[in-house]
Amino acid sequence: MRLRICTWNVNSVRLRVEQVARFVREQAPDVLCLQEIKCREGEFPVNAFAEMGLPHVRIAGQKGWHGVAIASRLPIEDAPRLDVCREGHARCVGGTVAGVEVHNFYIPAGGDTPDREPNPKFDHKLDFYEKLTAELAKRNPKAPLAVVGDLNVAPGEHDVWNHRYMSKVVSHTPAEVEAFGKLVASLGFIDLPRAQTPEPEKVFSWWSYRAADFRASNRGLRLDHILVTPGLKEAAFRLGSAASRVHDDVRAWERPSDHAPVTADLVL
Amino acid sequence: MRLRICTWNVNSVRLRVEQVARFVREQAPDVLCLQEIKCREGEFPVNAFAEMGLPHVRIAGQKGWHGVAIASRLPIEDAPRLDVCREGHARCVGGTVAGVEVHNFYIPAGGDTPDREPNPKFDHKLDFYEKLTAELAKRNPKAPLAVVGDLNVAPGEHDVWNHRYMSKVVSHTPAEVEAFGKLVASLGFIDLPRAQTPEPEKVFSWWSYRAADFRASNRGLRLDHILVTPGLKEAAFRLGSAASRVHDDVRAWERPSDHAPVTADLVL
DNA sequence: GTGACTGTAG
DNA sequence: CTACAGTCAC
Repeated sequence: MRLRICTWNVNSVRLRVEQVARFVREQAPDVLCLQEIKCREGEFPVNAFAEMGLPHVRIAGQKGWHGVAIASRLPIEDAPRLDVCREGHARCVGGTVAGVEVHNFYIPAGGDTPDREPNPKFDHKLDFYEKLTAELAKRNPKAPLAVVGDLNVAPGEHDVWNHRYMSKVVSHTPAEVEAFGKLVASLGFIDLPRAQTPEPEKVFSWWSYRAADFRASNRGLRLDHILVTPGLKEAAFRLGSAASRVHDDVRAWERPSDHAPVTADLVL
Repeated sequence: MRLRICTWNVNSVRLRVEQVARFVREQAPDVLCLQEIKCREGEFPVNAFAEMGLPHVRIAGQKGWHGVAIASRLPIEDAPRLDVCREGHARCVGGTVAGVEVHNFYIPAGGDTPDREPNPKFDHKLDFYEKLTAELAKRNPKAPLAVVGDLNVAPGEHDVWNHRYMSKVVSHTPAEVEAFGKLVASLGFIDLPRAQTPEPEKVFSWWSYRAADFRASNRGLRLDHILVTPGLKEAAFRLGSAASRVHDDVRAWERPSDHAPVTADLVL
């Protein structure tokens, strides 16, 4: 059985239901993890998702900002909470689908200044990474578990359009890359989109709205991730190589999110 | 030669270009008078209007609020200015098309309280009517002249959904109805949409956004007008009766303005 | 309800 | 550039 997991920062789910429906029609994800839904639980368009074939939904919402959700073709069972946000934001939702524990995160962007002291947002971001890494380290690497979402870090030098320039910009600074590395090391996570497309090929999942033509300048970052435990390695590579990709065509649709969806297939 | 004059409060011309293009395709107005364009002159989508077949444009705009424009199939010559707004708002634009002087107004709505003393907006509205009436009285009734626009008064008891109720509400109070009457009397104006559809039949051109189904409740007002001088009487009635109507189907389109377009045909 | 303003955030 | 909040006007 194929389980297609998708992560997508939709940047307002209510403003983007049409695009989500089209993506679901074209790519048929089984588990769709959304970030920046920007609404309360009760404002989430559950009916539209049911019509898309994703009737099972877990939502962590709040007014106006942040907010994450998992919409699934199959029933969603409980999963241990991994909520490590010290500000109490709606940045994490988890569930178990077909025996796979899925944790969906919207990690803080971190503001402009890459320095914990003067910038509490950057401090919050690194604190989030530290707490999450500590929580994950308690878990069993052989258990089937996925950490997905907008992790707001581009970890590798080929995950950014310009490594030297971006090393001074929040999302790719050494402190963040290190924090991301420790998270990956906690359970020996496998980075599926990167396994599919090895370096030095560039892979991006986000392009700023500010560029007139995002394909022309292609100043992208890989901020959206699907990480799985060694317990899912076989399932992820059963077809020989990993089956994972960024759907960058979606970024070119009408009124797009600034993030593209990222998918990975597991064969269970 | 037929000259189809249209008045339409579009409630943001930039947000409504698609609807305007569709209306122009379907109804082919020769002179399109817009109110509440809500943009500066330089922000008006002149290219889109040229593509609609309305390449000649006169615009009086300002940032964010009010703003009026005339877009025409035929060239627009100058017309004497009739700008009587004491607040300096962009509420009037005039021009001469095919020998007909057209003056396009967005008269102030007038606030909530129908009393000049405590409500300066209501005072401004009546002041606008008084100054405009005085200016028009200087002109020759036999000259071909049209006063069109969102005049923000429903003059007749069959121009409102409930005469008794609306008599206490700004847009249909005795003071406004009287001001409108004096304007009409200044040059003996002919009210073309009303000439086409005599009382007691109700005619509305505006329905609040607040009603869920504007057709069901039908709490409309006739705020948008096409008034012509006796000098255009023959041209207006050359086909036997006046050819004028409210395009209320447009109010039911997707993302509509709260006003419907009103047209009148002259045969010159 | 809808749109445009300012301000904040990404 | 885009989307939220809160404010104002219609």
